[in-house]
Amino acid sequence: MKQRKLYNRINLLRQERKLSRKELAEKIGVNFQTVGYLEREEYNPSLDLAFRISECFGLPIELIFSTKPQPPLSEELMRWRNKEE
Amino acid sequence: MKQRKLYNRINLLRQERKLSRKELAEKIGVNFQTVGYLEREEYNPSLDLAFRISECFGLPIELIFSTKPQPPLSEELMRWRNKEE
DNA sequence: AGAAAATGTTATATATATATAATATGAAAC
DNA sequence: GTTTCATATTATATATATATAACATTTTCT
Repeated sequence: MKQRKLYNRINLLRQERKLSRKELAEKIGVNFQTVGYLEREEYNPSLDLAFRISECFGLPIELIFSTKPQPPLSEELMRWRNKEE
Repeated sequence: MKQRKLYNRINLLRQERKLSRKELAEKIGVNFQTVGYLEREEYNPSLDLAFRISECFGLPIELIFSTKPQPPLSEELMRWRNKEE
């Protein structure tokens, strides 16, 4: 199966939480270079790794990863605020 | 990284929708034997494949896959019904 | 009963993710 | 200025997911 390229917000979320790649890597149990590969979207994580990242940030997988390029979180927030008028 | 074993409801969801493995396999673009491996939980899907399955069933990844053994869907339903008393 | 379809299972080859090492660059600290 | 830390990047080895084939077993249909 040809894997589609997936997009993610790992870099953004990591910075929000003021973590270095090394620190994040330790929390999710991978090599710190692997975090680099993921942030640069050079390859996709396994589902297990996606779950670890999701657990680490306390956010659902769909908020972190997506099949389409991700809009800025601020935009997404505004969409929700407008929804409940 | 040692991958954790993940659990899923693919078999249940596929049967609800009355699909054969072959039919489901075609919809998500993998070999039909791969569906077998996934249903038997012999290995985890890639994140991309998890997204395809999620899209195919119209359900979030977290409802289909989990890091802990999955309770019957009926139980999960009752938990939600009780929540809104 | 027999044919056809679905499933279970094993084996092997290929594709992709992950670990590790090595090196380069840039920023911050002092 | 040089030391330290974070990041970027490349290369290679290993682990894991996926494709494919082959065959056995079960279920369904007639």
